[in-house]
Amino acid sequence: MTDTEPRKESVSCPMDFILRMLMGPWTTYILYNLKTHGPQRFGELKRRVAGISAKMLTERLRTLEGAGLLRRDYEATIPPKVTYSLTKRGHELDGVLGSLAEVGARWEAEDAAARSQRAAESKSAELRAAE
Amino acid sequence: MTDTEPRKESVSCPMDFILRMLMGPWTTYILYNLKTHGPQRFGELKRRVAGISAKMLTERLRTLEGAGLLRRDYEATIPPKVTYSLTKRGHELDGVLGSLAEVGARWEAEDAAARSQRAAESKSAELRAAE
DNA sequence: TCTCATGGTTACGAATTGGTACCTACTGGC
DNA sequence: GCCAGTAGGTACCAATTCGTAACCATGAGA
Repeated sequence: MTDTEPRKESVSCPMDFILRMLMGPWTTYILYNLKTHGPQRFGELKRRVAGISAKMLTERLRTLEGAGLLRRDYEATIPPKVTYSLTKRGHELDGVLGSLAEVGARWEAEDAAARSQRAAESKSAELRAAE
Repeated sequence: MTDTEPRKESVSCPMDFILRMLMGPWTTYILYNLKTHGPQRFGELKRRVAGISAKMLTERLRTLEGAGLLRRDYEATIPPKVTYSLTKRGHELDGVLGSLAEVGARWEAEDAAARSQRAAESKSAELRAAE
């Protein structure tokens, strides 16, 4: 951890780097917002990703910027205006995140169906027991 | 945080749940190994995911099992034999993880190319400076 | 003059995380 | 008898993480 994380590089897993970034607590919300609402300023983003602290947002944005997923445009006006937007690389994730979201949504739907199924079964079991 | 994390559910992001799982420190290695080497026993997996502690492996496996991504087959022989294998749901991630790995590999290659490019440039700059 | 907003940074502190060491119960090999 | 290996569970401890609060400079509006 002291230098550039030599720990796990021996294990061959190319998607690890990329997951290690998406992993961050708020990362997906930030990318999602930038994707759906377009380029945004710091405060705008902070308001939209409800609950995030300025510190975390800054840190996440810096990380994502460092990874080349988004661009930071600083205008030294008074008050300063900082706009964040997805880079080409950031948009390359759209497809992957999209299919990830699709799988997630499918599972959610399946789980909901299974739950209501079980609920119906326990209901009918109650009815049978009540007879 | 007190109950079942009501904090972030208001933000619509269906892929968050799924990322929250892949997120775990060793998760991708485990899935990767199960995918490429097929069903494996605990010790086998532990040996292959070099560096993981038994505690973490157990915890990750339980989480993944709970999420329905893998199956735990326990045979109460002496010594006990526990085999882990990907479920149908686990295999549904193959595609997504595959394209994620692809993007990751592409970026890695691009970065490497950019690095050698820069190295060559600084080399030629040194040569020019040495003249 | 006081306050708000902009886009952060810094210090502190509590909570979570993950590793290490030790424990289970059982058998086979030396 | 002792150790190894099977598949973990548990307690403890250090490190990391993340939120909160305070602070910066600046101008606009009340």
